[in-house]
Amino acid sequence: MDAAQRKKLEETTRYDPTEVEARIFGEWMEGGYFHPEAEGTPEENFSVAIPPPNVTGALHMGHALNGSMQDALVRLNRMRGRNALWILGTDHAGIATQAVVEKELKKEGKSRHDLGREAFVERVWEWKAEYGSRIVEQYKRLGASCDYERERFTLDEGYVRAVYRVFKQLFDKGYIYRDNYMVNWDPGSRSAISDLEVENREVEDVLFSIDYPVEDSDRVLTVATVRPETMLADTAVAVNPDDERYRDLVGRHCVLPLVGRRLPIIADEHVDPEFGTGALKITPGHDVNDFEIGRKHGLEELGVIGPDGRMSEEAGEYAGMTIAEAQEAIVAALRAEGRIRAEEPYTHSVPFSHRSGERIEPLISLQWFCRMDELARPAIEVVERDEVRITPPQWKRVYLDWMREIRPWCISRQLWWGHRIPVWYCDECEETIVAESEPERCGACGGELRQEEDVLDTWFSSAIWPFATLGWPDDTPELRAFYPTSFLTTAREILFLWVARMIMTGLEFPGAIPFRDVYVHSVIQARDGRRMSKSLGTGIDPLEEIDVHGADALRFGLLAMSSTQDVRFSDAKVQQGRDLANKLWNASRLILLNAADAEPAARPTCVEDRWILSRLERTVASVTEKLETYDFAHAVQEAYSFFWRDLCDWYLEIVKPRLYDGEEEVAATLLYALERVLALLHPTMPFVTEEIWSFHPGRDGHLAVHGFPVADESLVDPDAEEDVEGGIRLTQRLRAWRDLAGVPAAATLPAVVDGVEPPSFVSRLSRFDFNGTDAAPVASIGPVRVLESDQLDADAVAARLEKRREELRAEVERGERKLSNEGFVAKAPAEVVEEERGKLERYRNELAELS
RNA sequence: GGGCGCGUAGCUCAGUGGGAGAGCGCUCGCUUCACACGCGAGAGGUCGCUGGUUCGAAACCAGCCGUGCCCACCA
Repeated sequence: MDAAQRKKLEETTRYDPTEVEARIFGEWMEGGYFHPEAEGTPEENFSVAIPPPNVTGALHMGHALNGSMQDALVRLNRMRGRNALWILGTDHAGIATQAVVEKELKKEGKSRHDLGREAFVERVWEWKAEYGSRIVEQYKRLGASCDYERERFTLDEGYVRAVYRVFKQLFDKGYIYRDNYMVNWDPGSRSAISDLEVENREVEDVLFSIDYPVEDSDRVLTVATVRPETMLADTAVAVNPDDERYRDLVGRHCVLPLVGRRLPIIADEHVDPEFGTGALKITPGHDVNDFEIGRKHGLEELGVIGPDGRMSEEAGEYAGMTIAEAQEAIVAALRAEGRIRAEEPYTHSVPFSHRSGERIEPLISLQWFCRMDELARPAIEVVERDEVRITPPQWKRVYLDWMREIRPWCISRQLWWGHRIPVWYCDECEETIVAESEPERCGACGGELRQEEDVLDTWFSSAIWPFATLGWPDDTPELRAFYPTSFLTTAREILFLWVARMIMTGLEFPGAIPFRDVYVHSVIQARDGRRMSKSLGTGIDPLEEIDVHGADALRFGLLAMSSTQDVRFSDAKVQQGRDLANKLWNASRLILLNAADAEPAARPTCVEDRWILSRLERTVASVTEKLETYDFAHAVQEAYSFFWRDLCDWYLEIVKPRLYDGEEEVAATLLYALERVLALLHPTMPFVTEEIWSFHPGRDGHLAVHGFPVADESLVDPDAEEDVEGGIRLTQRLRAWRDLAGVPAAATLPAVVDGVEPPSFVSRLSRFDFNGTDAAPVASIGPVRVLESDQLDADAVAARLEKRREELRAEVERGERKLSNEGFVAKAPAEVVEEERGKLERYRNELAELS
């Protein structure tokens, strides 16, 4: 340590993360520590793929939590000397990014159609070049040790090649097909979306009962619907085949009011006779159930709602109206004809687009689908056999349940930004060509080709993230060294959307699981228990937390509050992290400024040295084990408690005199302990530990690549622990006694020891002079007899004594009650009974002494 | 409709069969030469309710009440 460093340590009494973090991060980058060589095997190495954030995204609390966990494990393994790769990159996020740029255009009074596809896509690339690295920079603020040199993007050249290879192979296997089918149509983005991008919300609608007259009869069938506007596209009325009321009507026809179309009356089990009147209007073009019933019965599929979410030309006089307007107009017309039998409020769940927030219109359209059953089968098996381990275990079942019921995936999107589907059509001979790169001309007739307009679902490309980022389909060194990756942390909301699909594509393409462990972390909610969300305004900005408290504080706080169940964001935990960083800094100042000349080594010379070393090694073992099993909350809290309580509150206070005296052994031991504590905490609090390490005499490079401590069992010493912890308890009792007896804080009280001599620190830390006078004892605390002196207030002492007697009587009573229970003595394990007996005897003795 | 959680100190949460814990907050006392983002000492809980299993239950079982999330095509 040079003079400038010493001066800085002496003068800086408060740790300031802001200056430190930027500087330290630069040093790590300069050291190239985050960019491992692609050498060795995946078993020897350690690799993690970041859940790729959207290019449009800003770091939110979920990223910060996930990042804190991933970074902890990546850093731990890097310190262990493994090639540790944390793959970083961003997702092109089709709908979100297109929406951002469209919004920009709108401000200029333009739409994407004014620009045309090519110019628009060009414009999005420009946007990406300008703003796309924002989230990457924000990950750096967090201290994430990603490989920034290997940054990938789901639309970069090599990645597109991988996507096209996957598409082609799935097509060739017959999994990918094109079909006119009912999809979730999102009028907001004017695109189909997948089932997983739909969220159901409770909505209050009106349930209308409408009379449909039966042809050649004076009877009516009353159908119930919340969407009367879709009646224009009705092509049947269905009843349950077992419903006696309508059995005679099956095979006859109704007449659709307003329209006059003849609707066959059909029988289908799907109809619930209990609901409404038991008659169901069938609209195969605009309802998922009706669509299936329609296909089963070969019904005509009509559409009256267009892709813009308004009534289409087919709706005749209602064309162009919004759904709400059409509903109003149609209900009015029906009412005029006396067809409305009833209207009642009705609460039910309705699909909404997770992307645009708009109500989903089920529409029939020509889309690309991927059959999932064959892909799912091996992905189910690897999880069943725990080749991919899902933690906590209840999510394994959730995964399996979903996978066993998996349905075809609608993979086409009517967008411009994304992977344009690699299919070309020949207008001349109607040939369809699927290829990994654009063919020149039609292979059959030599005609001009036209590429499919649709792009792929964004998740189609994220599904291959773990291997596409490593260079697949080429056989790259990265792929050989780092695939399969070691583990994945994820929020449960993308377990199906992303995790399941990675497992399926991993097995199908590189032919191996993409990761061995999946850890499903909890969700951090807003302070009031609501979801953190931008639209609710409940988000808490991690960057603000970093600005105010430092990245280490946020990381510690998030890990400490994380758990297997959802938790509310806790400012107190972040503050605890900030306080810990400050405490680390100050305890280190004490040690470094007084011990800097020593050589770090465990050199115990007395029982308290053996005690702290024993505690240290136990903590190393325990914290390591907890990190390895993803128990981050307990890992950080245990490290905190050891450092603060054992090391600072007790050991440093105990050894101060020796340290100030310049004793070499204690200096060496302290440097040894400090080194191990810094290394132990580095994966979770990288900045402050790295900063302190730069002052440590044992430093031989950055802490980021320093060895991670391995617990030294030979230093574990239960006897020393018992002795010192006994001394600590005695100290606490003596202090409490003083406090309650009203003794001034600074006063030293005369006392003598009667019995086993306590560890030598007890006297100093409790401010009792054990070489007492010959005055009379006024109280007993363990082996300590407090002697009469001017500083004692007799009444307070008497009161204190009485209080202790009360406590003891209660204890004795409790013990006697327990031991007089025959069942307890007969059936409880012998050591439990023995322990009770021992306690009872001790309490009785102490009570006898005080009486 | 099915599934999974949760209900413990004023607040946020640990604790899965042998005497109720942490952080924050609160009270009292400390300008003790690392740190007031600190030090010391305290107060504060019939562990949602009711039954059951057990010598012993916050923990295990059943029911109830409250609360959250996921999945699901009943208009």
